[in-house]
Amino acid sequence: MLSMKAKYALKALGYLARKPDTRFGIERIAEAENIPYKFLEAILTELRKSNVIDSKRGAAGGVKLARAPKDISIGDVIRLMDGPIALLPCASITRYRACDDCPDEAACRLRQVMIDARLAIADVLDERTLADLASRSPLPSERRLTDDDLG
Amino acid sequence: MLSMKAKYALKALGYLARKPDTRFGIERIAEAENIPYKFLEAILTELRKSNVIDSKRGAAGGVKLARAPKDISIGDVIRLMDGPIALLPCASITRYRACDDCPDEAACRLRQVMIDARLAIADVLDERTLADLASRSPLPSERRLTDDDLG
DNA sequence: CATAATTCCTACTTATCCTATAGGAATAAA
DNA sequence: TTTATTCCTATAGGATAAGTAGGAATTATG
Ligand code: FES
Ligand code: FES
Repeated sequence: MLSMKAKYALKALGYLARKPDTRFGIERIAEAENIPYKFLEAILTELRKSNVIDSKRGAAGGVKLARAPKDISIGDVIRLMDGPIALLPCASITRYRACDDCPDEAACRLRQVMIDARLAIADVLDERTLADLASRSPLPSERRLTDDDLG
Repeated sequence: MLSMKAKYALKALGYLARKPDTRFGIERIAEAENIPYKFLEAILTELRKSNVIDSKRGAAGGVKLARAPKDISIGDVIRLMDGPIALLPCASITRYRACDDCPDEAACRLRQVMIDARLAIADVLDERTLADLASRSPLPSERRLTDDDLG
């Protein structure tokens, strides 16, 4: 399960993705997406430090995406908030760590299963981006490339 | 990430799956798989209560699988130990729960992505079983059906 | 310049979960 | 009766989750 932090981050970024060039105040986002204000503030600070959003202080300040929605993958947001997507450290590609308890990693069958699982889920999460979260209903113009390729 | 509990459970069950009809002492499993003894004991108690293993007390006691290895999926073990596999409660099939903060679930784009992710990962974890964890190296006789189908 | 709006920073809290560990009771085999 | 083993209850320290509070710094605007 994702943490609330990751979920709120995705919802807030999805909100921003609907008007990528407009700056929105945190309070407005919090209200629109039902996110506790102070909590969202902390989350957005983290996203700013990771260069996902760009913020501006003072009156008429606010936040907006630092890049185009389609260039921010859902997988990356989750990794920033919750850490690796893989189910075991030894199955993570972006943040691999050996398992203390497995003497022979190459022979570990559990690892193989978990690598397969991690590939399957990362396939989905790294292909989808904030652009996919932006619209309310799936419009033809918003379909992903792979769909267009078939036509 | 899986908890240590889930990981240990899978390793211990994988150990038992190598000789499904033999009873093994907990201490022996703990040593073989580098799992803290008392922790493993607690884990196995839970697995017994869920009818995954069958145990026997006293001298020459021990534990063994309650069913054939191929009838215990990895996904089920993870669900027992760590809860739902889905990344959001609203995307879980086995343990669905509505999201408090989303006013309109049907219009929620995040949910759609997470349902796709959950399908992708459950596809892997529910198809693989303890039988896949049983052997040290992938022998031809142990290949999964999908592989054989190609031949 | 004064004011209002807004993000930024530091610190704190409260509850829950994770990862175990300890000690002994119950059971069964030899 | 002894020994080996699981079963049960209780505990515990540390980390993480999910916020909350208060004020400092910055900026637009009149
Ligand atoms: S190497 Fe990670 S589970 Fe075996
Ligand atoms: S309904 Fe669950 S995230 Fe929107």
